[in-house]
Amino acid sequence: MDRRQKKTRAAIFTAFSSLLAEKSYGRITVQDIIDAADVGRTTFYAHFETKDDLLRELCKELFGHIISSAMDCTHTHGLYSDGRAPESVFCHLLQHLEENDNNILGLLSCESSDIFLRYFKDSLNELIRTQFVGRDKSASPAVPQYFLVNHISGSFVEMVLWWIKGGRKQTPQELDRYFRAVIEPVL
Amino acid sequence: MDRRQKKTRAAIFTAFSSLLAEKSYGRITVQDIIDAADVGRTTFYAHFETKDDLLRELCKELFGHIISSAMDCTHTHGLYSDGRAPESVFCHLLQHLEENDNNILGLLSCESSDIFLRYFKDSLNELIRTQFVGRDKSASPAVPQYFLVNHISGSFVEMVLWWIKGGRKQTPQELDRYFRAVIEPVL
DNA sequence: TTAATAGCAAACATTTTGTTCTGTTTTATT
DNA sequence: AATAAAACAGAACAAAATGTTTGCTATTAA
Repeated sequence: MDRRQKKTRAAIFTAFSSLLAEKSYGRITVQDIIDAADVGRTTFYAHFETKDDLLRELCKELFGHIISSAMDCTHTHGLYSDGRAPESVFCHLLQHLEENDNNILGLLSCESSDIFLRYFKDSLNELIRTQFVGRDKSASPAVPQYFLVNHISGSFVEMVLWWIKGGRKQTPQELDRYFRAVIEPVL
Repeated sequence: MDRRQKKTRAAIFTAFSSLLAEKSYGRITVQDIIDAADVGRTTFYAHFETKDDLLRELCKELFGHIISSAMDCTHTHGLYSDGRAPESVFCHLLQHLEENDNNILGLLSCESSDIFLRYFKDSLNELIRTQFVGRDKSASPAVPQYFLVNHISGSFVEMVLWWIKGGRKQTPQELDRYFRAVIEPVL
């Protein structure tokens, strides 16, 4: 890919993210985006079919990073802390969020956060499902495993949303403690 | 309010709900709505300021019903089954959903379900918070109560979404069992 | 260096929005 | 039953947004 293409693509992503901080997704027009990114109209449509397409691509990029990083984490530490490792994957994820490399927090706290939350949960769901296969087979026979997987990923994203909307008063470690307090008894 | 007003308002709601089953919220135009509802353009704008306004009003109406019904339920039964009452509020809510009086299930399973899910969670959150005040003060000192409230409402809506997307294979009673299995240990 | 590619700007047809107008139908009241 | 008030329909409208096309320039990779 051309250097310019990457640069333009990045410029559009950045402009789009900034706009999401001030307006809802629905109120952002393509004109807003190309003005903010300072690219031509033709260029925008050369990169993305529609505004929705741009949204999808942005999500792919952002959550792709954070989840694959968490994947690596589970390979070395396991899904949960095992006594040796000090923190769970969830703490890792929260810390990653707090660092906010790519303004994920901005997207999750904007007016249209729902959209991103779904993408986030989908990614997370896959992470948890793959890590769960073959684990804890005997535990919690009252609840099917596929229910549990959704419960965990669902609770997590809802917690993150709650955290952000509340102004991020808790540290990732604190949140991790809470989360494990409500999840581990079930496992 | 005029008889006609109610009728027209209902017609618009119905048309809007039907449209949501086939198109995403973003792709539905006001023209679509007034065609489907068979009302004039002027009439639509006399009832609702914008399409977003229509959405808000619809949510208010739908979730208002289901939550106030649940409120009554908690007055007689308590938030959870207490041994005498056979089912929790959550089961009551699920049964209410399954009956699907006002096509809430349709809205929660449509392409734009996120929007409705947020409204649903907000309503639910209030229900749980009001019922929680002064209860279980000694329980779970590891986790603040305001965290718990969000955890419960969040888990619930995520479960409902999972239930619907999976084709509603479980009965409300079954789901209620699962849900209590993952929530009650924490209380 | 040069051919290919990426970009810009302007113009465009089309769609959607929200408003305004005129005239008709329905409702509530007497 | 007559009447005034309201709610409605339909059409026409300006303004805004979308997505495409055209002609031209700048950059890159070879």
